[in-house]
Amino acid sequence: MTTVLIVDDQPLQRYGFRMLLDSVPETEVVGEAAHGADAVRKAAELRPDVVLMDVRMPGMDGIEATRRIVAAGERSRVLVLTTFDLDEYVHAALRAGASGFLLKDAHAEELLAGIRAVAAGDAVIAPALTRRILDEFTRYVPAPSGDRDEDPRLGSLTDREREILVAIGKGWSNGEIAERFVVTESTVKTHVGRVLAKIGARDRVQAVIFAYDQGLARPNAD
Amino acid sequence: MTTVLIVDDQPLQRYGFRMLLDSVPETEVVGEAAHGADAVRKAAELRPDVVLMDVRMPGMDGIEATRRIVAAGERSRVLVLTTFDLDEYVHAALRAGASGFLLKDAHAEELLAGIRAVAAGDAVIAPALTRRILDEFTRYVPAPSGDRDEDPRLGSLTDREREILVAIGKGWSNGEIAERFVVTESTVKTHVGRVLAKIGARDRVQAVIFAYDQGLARPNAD
DNA sequence: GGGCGCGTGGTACCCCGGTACTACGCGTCC
DNA sequence: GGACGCGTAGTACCGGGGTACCACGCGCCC
Repeated sequence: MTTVLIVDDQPLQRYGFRMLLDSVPETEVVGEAAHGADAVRKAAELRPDVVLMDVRMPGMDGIEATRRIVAAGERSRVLVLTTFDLDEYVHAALRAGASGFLLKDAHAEELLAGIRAVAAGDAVIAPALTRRILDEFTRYVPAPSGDRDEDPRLGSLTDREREILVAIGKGWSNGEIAERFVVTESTVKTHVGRVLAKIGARDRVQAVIFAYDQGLARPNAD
Repeated sequence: MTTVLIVDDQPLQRYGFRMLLDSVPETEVVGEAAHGADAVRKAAELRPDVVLMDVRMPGMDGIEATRRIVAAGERSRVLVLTTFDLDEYVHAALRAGASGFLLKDAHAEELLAGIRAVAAGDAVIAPALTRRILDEFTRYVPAPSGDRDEDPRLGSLTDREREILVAIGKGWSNGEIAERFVVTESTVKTHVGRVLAKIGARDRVQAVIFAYDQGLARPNAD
């Protein structure tokens, strides 16, 4: 039995969802909320398995509510539902920690399957949106380091040199690297020189770019 | 009516798929292939709406076959099916241009819904995999430029300074920037100095990292 | 034992990058 | 007209980064 909290500012919309969910034995609607703040409160109070969250609402919207519910460490999984498949909504919802994103024109079975999946800890994306998500995915997400044919230049680096390259990628100066590695700056310079030569970089700036390229460095990895 | 090409090295598996697809009116199996090379050939010849592609096959595997079918510009959409939800498979398949990735333990309805979605130009991911995909998505994919709460420091940059920052992010030296922008190196230095001051970077290395952070620079963007 | 790779360290040198300051022409806005 | 932002340009200075060497100890392998 999956417990569900319905969040939508339209009473009629809530009624529709409740009818649907009440019509099947596996789900039980434990509450309703008409806006974000109410949703956050009820999620904490009712601890539903799944929160069915509308995006557009007066006051606190569904995205912000999702963010707060997830940030609060609630056990509830949030399934965002909206009429509009705007990229901003999708991005924002996923970033806010939503476990799923479906369109309101989904069929009843799709919605139920979505709730089932989300309750089980999986995630769902409306097929109509999945293509765009995947396009971005393949464009931005680096291939897992292991299987991908990594640049052969990387393989030429010794373990120490690899560490040095990572350090360069963090934006550290030779002095800082020397300090953290507890060696002299001379040593660091020697290593850096060899790294640059091996990867074919002119200066440490290009080394940083190379490091990002190869997934050795990543934003916010400090 | 959706035409389907079944690709799997196991005759019994093909038989199972064929039984299922033949049992519903909306799909028609127009062919079968037992390995990658055969799949590529039959896809070109039969021009099915959807190719149901197994990953593990002797000889050319499903990933490579997918890549070739997509690269050949076939109208067919490829839906990859596998028993194993290994990340490498998922990544590789999506990168190869697959329109979907499902697990073989999917229910009949899921598979049919998947075929339907893929035939319609949408994409599908098995719910069990979607969570991992989304985790990587939110980690790597930058938020669309508009809505993203971008670093306020970025906003303080003038248009020109922004261009300079991007150029720095490409690893260009001051001289190279001057050359491409057709200004003197002095000017470039002035700009770079202001950029560094505004974003609070010590040197251009940290500026590069900042640029990557903000999505102004990306690997392979040369 | 004698190589050899690797990590470490040093010296000397040069140049690019970054800083500080000044300056001017051009728009825009009050 | 004057103030202001912006892009442009210059000079002077200095320090860190990068290069080209050499050097030594250690572990490993033939």
